Amino acid sequence: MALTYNISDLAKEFDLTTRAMRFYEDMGLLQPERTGPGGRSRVYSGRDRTRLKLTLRAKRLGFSLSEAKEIIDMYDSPRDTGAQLQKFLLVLAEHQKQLEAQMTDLQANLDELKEHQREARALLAASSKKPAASRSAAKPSTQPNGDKNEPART
Amino acid sequence: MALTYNISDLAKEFDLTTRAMRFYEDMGLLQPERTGPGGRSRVYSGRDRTRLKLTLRAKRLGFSLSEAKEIIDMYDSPRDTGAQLQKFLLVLAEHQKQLEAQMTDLQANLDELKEHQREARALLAASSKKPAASRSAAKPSTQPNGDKNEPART
DNA sequence: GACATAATTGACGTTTACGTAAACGTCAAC
DNA sequence: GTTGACGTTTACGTAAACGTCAATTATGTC
Repeated sequence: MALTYNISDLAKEFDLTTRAMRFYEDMGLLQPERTGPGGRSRVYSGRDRTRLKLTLRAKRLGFSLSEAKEIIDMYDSPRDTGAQLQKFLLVLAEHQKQLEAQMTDLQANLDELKEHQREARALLAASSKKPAASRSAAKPSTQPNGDKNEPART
Repeated sequence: MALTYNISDLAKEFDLTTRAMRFYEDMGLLQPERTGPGGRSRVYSGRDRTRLKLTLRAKRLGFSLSEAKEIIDMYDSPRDTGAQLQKFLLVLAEHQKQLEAQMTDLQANLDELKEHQREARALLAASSKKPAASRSAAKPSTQPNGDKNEPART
């Protein structure tokens, strides 16, 4: 008796439908045992819960379900020989590169966001000083960033 | 003549098909002008290129195309009144929360990855000292992390 | 001027990740 | 003993994001 859940427990906890959970099962992401008469109802283990959690996190990061499955499967696959460990490390390195690239994208996104924030705050502060002159003088391109990133003209 | 591109220029640069680019246009993400006889061929501006670049970055972060469009549209929409600026800042704050949550997910993912790396390296180092004993003694659960994150038993 | 190359416009096909409806079993409560 | 509330299977539906194919239309080039 090692701490189990039924389908709606997990569905509620992670805010998804039972349909979704059965779908994940069809994909091989979850492997609940069966219980009751005729083994009809599903019983999820702590391992299932962990895999579900990892799956949802991967989804939030933009991975597909099959990508998530690959990764998660490898994470809890047996690795008892040296060769398996070697390969495991290789794949980990790959995945790491992926994640770090994503980190770069995210950081760039956040940086731009903060830049826009600064600009907007500055404009607001300025316009609150002379609230009347909101639409008159030649402010060349109010647009904070119409188009950066253009390659140098050849 | 402000630095333009044709469809295959951009398709090559960003490694996507012309079909994809036309699809993005149908969605309103890109608005190339037309040229040639009958205005058949598309001419993309630097602004289009920038929007495309932002779109693809958003995709890599798991956003849908319509989400990307919303964000990008708001980024280069006019914000010349105080009210518009206020709302802009609100939406920016929302988006910021989103990105920071994602950052948390990403960091968690990277942390776990590095933990697995450490484990695997340690196991490799150990097994390389006595290479013969790779599959024998009772190592109880080689699995480095069968199941963490379980709530405490009640 | 014949032929390859590239672009355009439909239009239908495909994959992913579920939603939704139908039809039935089960168990506790009333 | 029936009425919900929950669970199951089967099966068809759907939105997103293109892929693919066919049928033109220019454009270049030998």
